[in-house]
Amino acid sequence: MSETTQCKMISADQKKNLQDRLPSLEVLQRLSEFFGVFADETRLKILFFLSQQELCVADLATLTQMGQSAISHQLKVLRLTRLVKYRKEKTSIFYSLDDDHIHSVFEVAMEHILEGDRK
Amino acid sequence: MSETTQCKMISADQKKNLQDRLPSLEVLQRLSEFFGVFADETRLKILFFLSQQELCVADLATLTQMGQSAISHQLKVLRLTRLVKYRKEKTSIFYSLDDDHIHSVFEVAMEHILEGDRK
DNA sequence: ATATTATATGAATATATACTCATATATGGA
DNA sequence: TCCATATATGAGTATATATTCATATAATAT
Repeated sequence: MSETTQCKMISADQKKNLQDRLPSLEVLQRLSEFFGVFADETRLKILFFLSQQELCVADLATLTQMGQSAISHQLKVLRLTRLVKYRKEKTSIFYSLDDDHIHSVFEVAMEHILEGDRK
Repeated sequence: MSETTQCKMISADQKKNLQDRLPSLEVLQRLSEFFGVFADETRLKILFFLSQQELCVADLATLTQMGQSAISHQLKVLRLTRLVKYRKEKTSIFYSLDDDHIHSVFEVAMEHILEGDRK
């Protein structure tokens, strides 16, 4: 981590200023964790289907063409990050989205993807 | 992947309808790839500093307190995903943001984090 | 040409994570 | 109570990825 190359393009003042404005490590950690949840195709599929309607685990497994266990594991991730909520009915558990911002998240991501195509 | 539990809460029609509306696998792949780029604290730091001003590799290494090689590797990821651009000046290479949507991406992510705190 | 500086890159390693398999838990029905 | 169904979970495995180390490349200056 100690380097042979030195910081010379910016001054010590600028350096301190930039580092002071950097979001706290806790915020950075939670941001990367949040984005990490969306960085998986299976979870994206689950989130898409739940954005259309409430669904039980077995139906999500069928729709995504994945095993029940895999879906359960991923739903746990989504629960822990407060992106989905659930309710029990008989022996089934119905999941639904628990965050209004998910749509906005997808929108800005799609904008980037579409911009890439134009270039 | 073949399961003992069956899809019974939704009809075959509903199932087909939902699966037809699912974004293409290519789009899902690019979305997860895009989010994956933000799912790393080092890259988040780099993106934050570059959102403040253009910077060379050595300065980014100093600011992030990471090795030069680590920063170069991460800059490659950011280049390949078209999030940063660069220009050469003498022996240095100056990086800067190459996407207007990055700010929006952070904003919606912060909204989620702040919502989590309220609960 | 040679040395110096800045950056990039390949290999190796350590860690994280997604899936599968087997099994546990929970709920409702016979 | 015993069984069936739906879901959750722990262990194991395979794969991806972030960092480090050593070295290569590129540009400039002497």
